[in-house]
Amino acid sequence: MMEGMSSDLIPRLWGKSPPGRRGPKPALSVAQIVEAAYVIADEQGLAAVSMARVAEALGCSPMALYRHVKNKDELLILLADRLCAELPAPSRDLGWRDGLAAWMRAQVDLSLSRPWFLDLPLVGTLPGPNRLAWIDLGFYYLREVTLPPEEKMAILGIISQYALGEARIEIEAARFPENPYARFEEMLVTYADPERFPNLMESMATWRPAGPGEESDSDDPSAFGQRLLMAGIAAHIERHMGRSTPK
Amino acid sequence: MMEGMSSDLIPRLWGKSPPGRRGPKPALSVAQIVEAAYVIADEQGLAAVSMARVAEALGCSPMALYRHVKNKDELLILLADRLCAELPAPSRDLGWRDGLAAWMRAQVDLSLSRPWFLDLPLVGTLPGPNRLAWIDLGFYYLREVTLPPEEKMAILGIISQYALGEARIEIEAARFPENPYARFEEMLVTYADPERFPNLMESMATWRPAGPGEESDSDDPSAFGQRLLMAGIAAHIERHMGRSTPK
DNA sequence: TCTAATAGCGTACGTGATTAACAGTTTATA
DNA sequence: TATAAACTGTTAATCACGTACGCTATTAGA
Repeated sequence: MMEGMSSDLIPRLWGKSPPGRRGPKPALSVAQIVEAAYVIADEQGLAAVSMARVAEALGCSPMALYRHVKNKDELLILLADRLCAELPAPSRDLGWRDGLAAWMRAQVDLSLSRPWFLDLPLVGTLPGPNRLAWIDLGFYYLREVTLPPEEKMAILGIISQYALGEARIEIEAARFPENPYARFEEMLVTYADPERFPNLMESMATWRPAGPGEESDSDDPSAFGQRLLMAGIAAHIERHMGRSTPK
Repeated sequence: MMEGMSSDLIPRLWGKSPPGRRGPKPALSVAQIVEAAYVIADEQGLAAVSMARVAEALGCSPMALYRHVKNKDELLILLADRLCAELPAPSRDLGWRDGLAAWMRAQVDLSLSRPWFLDLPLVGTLPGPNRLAWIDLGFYYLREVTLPPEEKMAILGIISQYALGEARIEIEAARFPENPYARFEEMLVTYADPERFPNLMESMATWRPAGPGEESDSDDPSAFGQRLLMAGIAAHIERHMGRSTPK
């Protein structure tokens, strides 16, 4: 009866459960539960992850899960960290710039292959071991950069945040194989009063859609945003390091 | 019977509903429904927004709502756009840099004052009139910047994305008035095997928490990330414009 | 006047999360 | 060794929610 106040989420995240002395041996474990939830989410989406279905997959009653997990929200947090274990580590033979770019891209790719990642409560949560390992990799790429750790952390946070947004955009873009701007512009001309959005309209008026054979000036919107971000980071780093960074 | 395929979401977003000729006069309107949902969300959080409660607030039966809104998801989309109407327009007497900074900050502030904004399906959705007006304001600040509209749009998208992330971080930070790194570091030393996160650990080891009276080098993490982002944007803009931008 | 389209309602079903009481199992301790 | 405490899983029940279906009343055009 010494527990009670908050939750034992953090120990559970780290797989450390106080080895209960008495009682029957658990037939279930947190890891099994999370794994079952992971499989369901992967096959049928996050909406299909219900306590009942996870229990069914494990061959136990729904309520059994509550012996190992406080509630569904906590299960989702554990699931989020479990998912971070799937992040493929890029090559370590990269400078901080290429390294971080690859680090970011891996997060985008994970979100693309498992779109339910984006629906998970990622932020506002202490990272678990898997996400922490991923952060550690980010620190690896920044190892020769002399910045205080909280600034490094902030940089990694911004990159991750950007990666999530980028993934959302790419998913949406994939749902409309035609030029996404076409749908946007169509809506504009159909419904929007030009006088209500003068600045937007004027800018759009000067817009020339890229012809079929030609590449747009800003080739890939993904690369565009990424360059933008990296340029800002690079400027900050170089300003603080005083000299150019090694390759 | 000529409708059917997808949904009439877009007309509803713009308040254009085909003025039905026959039948009784509607006692409800989409705007009323959205407004009721808005009030509920504001007072009791997004989780309290259920069809039943919205109907109760309007004094009608839950099923009546379905005559005006396809389902709850669509109601949330409409709600998201309704919320964008609350964005306070910053001063127009700002150059693109300060203007965009204020434009970003307003989004952060809105998210802080109405945290349920962050739980709404914002992205992956066509913007409605209110969000579009907000985007139009962004284009206003960029009016003297010569970039193709899709690049301007990408820049605004990145800024918005960053604002959401920033708001999430600030909300989380507010929940733990002590230094957020304290909690983080405590978890690290308690549970994390140092050999598993060598890069993180080493960087942390050199970390000196800011003393009580002194300001950290990177004063405000919010300002830090914002400077980072703006620097990247500025670099891109100045590179493309060939000369410095007017004040 | 008649008719077809429309607005709102009542009922009912399926699903999901979670509480409460309970029964079986193992281990620490008396 | 016996007993009690702690622990695991189950069964039953509750409550809230989204929404499909069918009905009735209303109104404008034919």
